[in-house]
Amino acid sequence: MQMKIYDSVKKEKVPFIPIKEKEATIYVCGPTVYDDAHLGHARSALSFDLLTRTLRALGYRTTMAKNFTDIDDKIIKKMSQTGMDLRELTQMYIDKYLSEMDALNVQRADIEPKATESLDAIESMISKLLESGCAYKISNGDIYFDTSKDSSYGSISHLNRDENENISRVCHADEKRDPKDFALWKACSGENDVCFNTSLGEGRPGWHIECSAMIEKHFEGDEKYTIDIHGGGADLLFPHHENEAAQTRCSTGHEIAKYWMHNGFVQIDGEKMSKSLGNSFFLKDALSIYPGELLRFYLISVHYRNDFNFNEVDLLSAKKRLDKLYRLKMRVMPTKASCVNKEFKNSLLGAMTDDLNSSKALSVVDTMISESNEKLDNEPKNKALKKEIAANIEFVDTLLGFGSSEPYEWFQYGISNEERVKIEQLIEERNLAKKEKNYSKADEIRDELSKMGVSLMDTAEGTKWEKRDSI
RNA sequence: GGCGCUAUAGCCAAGUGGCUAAGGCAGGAGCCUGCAAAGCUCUGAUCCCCGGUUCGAAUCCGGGUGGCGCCUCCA
Repeated sequence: MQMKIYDSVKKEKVPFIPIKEKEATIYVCGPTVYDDAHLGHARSALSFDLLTRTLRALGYRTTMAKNFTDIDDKIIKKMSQTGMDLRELTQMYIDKYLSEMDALNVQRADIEPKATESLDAIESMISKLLESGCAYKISNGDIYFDTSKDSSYGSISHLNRDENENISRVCHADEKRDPKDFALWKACSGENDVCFNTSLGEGRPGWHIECSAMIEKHFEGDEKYTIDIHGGGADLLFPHHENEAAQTRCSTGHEIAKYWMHNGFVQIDGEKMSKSLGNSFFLKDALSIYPGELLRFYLISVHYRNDFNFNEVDLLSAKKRLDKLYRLKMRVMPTKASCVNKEFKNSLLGAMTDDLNSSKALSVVDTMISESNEKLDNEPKNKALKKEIAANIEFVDTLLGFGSSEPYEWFQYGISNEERVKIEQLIEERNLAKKEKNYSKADEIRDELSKMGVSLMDTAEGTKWEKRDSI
């Protein structure tokens, strides 16, 4: 099956043909670790998690790198606010980020480089740029990239480099030769700065250089490209990725990436979520209310390139949709999986190989669920059928990353042991009443349970209960 | 000011030149059930507006209108 991706630089859907046959190399811009991760970080991580899962399912030996920017103005500001030192602060947010991504079932990147651990590569790339005259040092020791030396500058974002100048909101540093030039290295600016001693002088790297340097450090590529796919949020296209591309081009003579992928934004009630607007929805807060698996399912229900408008109404309807998978899983439960149904596998993979059409993939899952339920209605004791359904659900988990929970835990999320005992006691009482055909008593008990937020289902295998959604 | 994305049923959301426009949620009807729930079946839109290209367009082109984004740190 041919993987197709939308290349956001070419602006079209193209077949994915990797640099090396059967191998795929991906680099995604990760977070700057000065604060908690928000839903936007989750969306990005999920988008590229789907990418690696799909490529692996297709048999590509896939290497995924995602960096942590662990030195930056905002981090330094946070250090002075909290009194924490650099490592303490950044490691805390890295750990939080990773555990929150775990909760979303995002697979860990194979390589997780940090800027502060890549100074060697950064230093050598900046040195090369200085030697070739693509970079210059100003009087205070800052080193800037000279965008005029890169004739291809602008090819990533398609922005005309001169037209916007008058309107640009960028504040121009006095000694910059061109407003578009950007800092590669920031010279030490005083006691409160965090500085590293290198051949470039005391200072710290600019934001853009770390990605280019780390990619060169960890990947080989060929004479034309270093990696196959470079990804990140749509806001990174300019200037971040434009600058990365320029740095790599000028220091190595080849392009940084063969394909570019950018995920859309998460909005809250139709507005961009951003720190300056104060409407950030932190992942930790979402995870304190909703299961990570539900957030994952909800967030991948919209194609990764579209904007995502986060709201609780839609989240609840996503919950109901995911519930159906778990009810099916419950029906086939003690059964061990056999082989995934070939047609189902191909449909699901077909959706995902079409530029990660996860919306379509979810509809394929829905169809599988209702067809399976229908078959089980007709042949409740067909073991081979149950095994195949179990295998199908396992494949959903492999490719899309949900459906691996134990169904009872899923439906009884957030219920304490005490509540559980009480609920099960009441159910027993009700079953007794039912046996005696004392239906008014049975219904009374059911009402009581309903008030506790518990729904009952009488099935051939006994009475099952679920916690009703209260979100 | 420049560049770009987007507009599909009550809601969410695929589709991007051609059989009856996926799927989900909500709603309605039925089967099942002691009654329910769950599950199953049936049930809804001609695709923002105008013009054009075409045998044929939601799908391409032009012009409107609305929403969003990038051009400053941002996933």
